[in-house]
Amino acid sequence: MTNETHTRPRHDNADRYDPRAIEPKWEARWEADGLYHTPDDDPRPKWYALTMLPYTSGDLHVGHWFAMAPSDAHARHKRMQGYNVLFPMGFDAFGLPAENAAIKNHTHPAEWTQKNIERMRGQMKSMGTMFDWTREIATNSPEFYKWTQWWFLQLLKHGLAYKKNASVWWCPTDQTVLANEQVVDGRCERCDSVVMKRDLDQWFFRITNYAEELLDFSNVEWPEQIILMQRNWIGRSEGAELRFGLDVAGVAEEEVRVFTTRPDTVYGVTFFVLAPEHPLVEQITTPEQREAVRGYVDAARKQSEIERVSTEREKTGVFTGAYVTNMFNGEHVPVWTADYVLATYGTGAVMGVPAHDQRDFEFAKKYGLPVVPVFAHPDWDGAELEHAFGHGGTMINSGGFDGTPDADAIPAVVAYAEEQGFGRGTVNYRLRDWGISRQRMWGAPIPIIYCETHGAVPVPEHDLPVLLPEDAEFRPTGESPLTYHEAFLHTTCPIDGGPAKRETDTMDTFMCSSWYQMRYIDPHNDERPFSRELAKQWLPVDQYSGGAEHAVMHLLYTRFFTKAARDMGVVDIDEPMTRLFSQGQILGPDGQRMSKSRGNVIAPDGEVEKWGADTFRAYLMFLGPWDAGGPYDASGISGIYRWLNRVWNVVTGATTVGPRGDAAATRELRRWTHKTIEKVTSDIESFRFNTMLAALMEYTNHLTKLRESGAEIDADAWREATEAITLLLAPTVPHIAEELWSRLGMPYSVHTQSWPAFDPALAIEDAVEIGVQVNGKLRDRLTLPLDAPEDAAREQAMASAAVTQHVEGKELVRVIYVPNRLLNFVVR
RNA sequence: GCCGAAGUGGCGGAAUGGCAGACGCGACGGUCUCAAAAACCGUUGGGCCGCAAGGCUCAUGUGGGUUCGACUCCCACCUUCGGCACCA
Repeated sequence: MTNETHTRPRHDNADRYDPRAIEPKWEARWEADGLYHTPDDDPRPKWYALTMLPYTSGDLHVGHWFAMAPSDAHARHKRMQGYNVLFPMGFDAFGLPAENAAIKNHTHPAEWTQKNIERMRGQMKSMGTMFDWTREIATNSPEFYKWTQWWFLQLLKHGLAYKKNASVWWCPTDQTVLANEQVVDGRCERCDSVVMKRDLDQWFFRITNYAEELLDFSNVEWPEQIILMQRNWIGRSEGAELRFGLDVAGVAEEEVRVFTTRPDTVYGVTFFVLAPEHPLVEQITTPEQREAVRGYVDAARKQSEIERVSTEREKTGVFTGAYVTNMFNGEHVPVWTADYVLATYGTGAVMGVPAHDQRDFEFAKKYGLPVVPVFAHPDWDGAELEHAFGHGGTMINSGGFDGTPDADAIPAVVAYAEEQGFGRGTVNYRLRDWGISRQRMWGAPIPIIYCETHGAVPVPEHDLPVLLPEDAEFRPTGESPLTYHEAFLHTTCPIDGGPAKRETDTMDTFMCSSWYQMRYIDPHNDERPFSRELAKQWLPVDQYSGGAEHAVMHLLYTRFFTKAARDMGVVDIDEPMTRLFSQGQILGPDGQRMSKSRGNVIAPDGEVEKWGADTFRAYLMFLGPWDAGGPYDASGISGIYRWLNRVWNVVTGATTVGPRGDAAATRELRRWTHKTIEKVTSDIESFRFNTMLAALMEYTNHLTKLRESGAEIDADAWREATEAITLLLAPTVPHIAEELWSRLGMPYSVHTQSWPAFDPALAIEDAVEIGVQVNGKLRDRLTLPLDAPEDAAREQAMASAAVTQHVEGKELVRVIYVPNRLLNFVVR
């Protein structure tokens, strides 16, 4: 370095920031070099970063970019921190929309899906993401769904899959099964017919076996609200299962069981309710009541559960004509059926205690059923009840339990019930077993063969995959289209070789997404779903991210799969994903969820073409907190582009530098550099991309002012600044960072560099401005040395007229001093 | 309805018990230009006082409360968003 002051030559400054030139250039270079290929044999510590794979719905829209760009930035940052980062991508390709598109366009869903995959992959590459495309998966490929079928067989082998009868929505006009989404106000969305329920034999997974363990989140660092939602979804309740005697002649059952969280109120039972779907309803209904009950049950089955359990709606029900006996007091109480009782919760029955349950109270009032208080609640004056009383008080009208205080009541009654054989204490969960059968064609076939002799026989593993035919037709018959594909349907029994038929239902697409993260680690393995060694090396996912709409179902199913896999000896982990970030949802400009049917899907292609991928990535990260989302509005994007131009000018432009920069100014510049490194590092680690970018903008603005002041800047400090800003930008805007790095004369690639180190000594401030308040109102500001003592602050504050005019002549009660923040005089 | 979250300038947002409005958009004014666009520079929450410097005051969905001090904590309510088990 010479001692002469010089201006950096302008040879590289003739051209302006041109994303259209530099973005394709670097993407081609990265791809040619395999820069983003993640080796398995890298000695650095591993970091498995994953973002939820997109459904192959068509084009990549703004929401996809909103999910992927920030997670890419985070993964890139981890790479610069020295991790061997695995950041794969794939396609969730089975499901209803592909089938709908196929019906509409008279094509096969595979065709539509493949076209979408090609397009989306290209769009993702143009985003400048560091996805390792050598590990791409598509859940509709036989190489993948072979192993989805394998999972089904393992779950079956370990007693976690079973068949039972369950109902689905059914359109009598279209003769087809409907998804919940296709039922709008009780009608078929396509033909507007009133829908009904149909009962079918379907496959279920015993996720409830894991209910208790799924409530344990001690091995994950997940957001509290997601944990809370999962807890509530699982819905653990302690209580008792009580037996009631069935007083109906000609019915095989002698009793009916009920789950209650309030066994201590059992002496207050004045009626009994069965869910309309409860199998006993049909059996116990007396001939006089039959017509009314049947009509009621049919009507109930046309309603959604959301409508049925609404506490706002007036309760309805019908008397069955039958009675049960309360074993505790020998009383006979009438059995009703009512739609506010769900067959899927508890035992599908409720013991009606109107005095102590508000829903039961409303029901009893409406139908003139007696209300018998069995707790003397402290707020109760002994008059007729006007509403139900919850916990509190002591037991009354309860035989030998009278006088028992509320706190002891439940254990006492449960102990008595167990002693007498009336029931037992138990735990109930709201969580239900997971139904995975779909009467659809575009999914992984369930690998089961039905033989007249041997029943449901699993397809032998060596016969997997059960291939989905490529020429199935779509006929509105209500059964899987596979039923009508003769070559698929007819097969032989794996046990005796006799004629047999295949299961024609396919699997819920949530099965694919329950284990896909395990496949990325060994995506081309055709012997096993993945190798044990690679699983040990890569699992679990260190950082997962995806839409908050998956808080419960997908994220619970994949936890269940992982725990089941552990118990089957397939993996050694308890949880699939250690850390989770739930990003918000980008809505259409109308504030609604983006969907093709609403016509509010924003494709980013035009913006990307105009401003470049870097600008668009940074804009989405700048919009607001990543977990917030909200309606999309492109109006601010020019600000990001202008900022990147300023960065370009600062880094590549002619700047007066020299060896004798002013010492104070040099100190100030280095303070800015290290403060920014600190802020950007902590923000990117905690996914606060919007404030990270704000800090980078402030830093850029400072550098721009400094440079345009024309004063000589210390050459080393300036060099440090331009390199730092380029490195700090690399995760967010990978193309321009690579170009700037190259123009700084640094070795390729910026993305393999180390993250800049933060030096706290250089970042520290000499002086701070604090606020001075009187009685909490701001009256003045003071500039003080860092960590100034209270005495000094008070002395300086009392020299200010703005402060003293509010203090003088009053009694000083208290002084609150928060160093480097504020000083507050409390006067009277 | 139930579960979870959010409400701050004209707009996106910042600040999570300590100086409300960082950063950006937009708007307004200016530089450059024949002109416009682009680019760049400056101003910008409302009201009041002041020629000005500046000062006063109101303001974080609504209503209460806790605190020296509340966007932040507590209670009630309103509105919006996500999920509610076959959309994914």
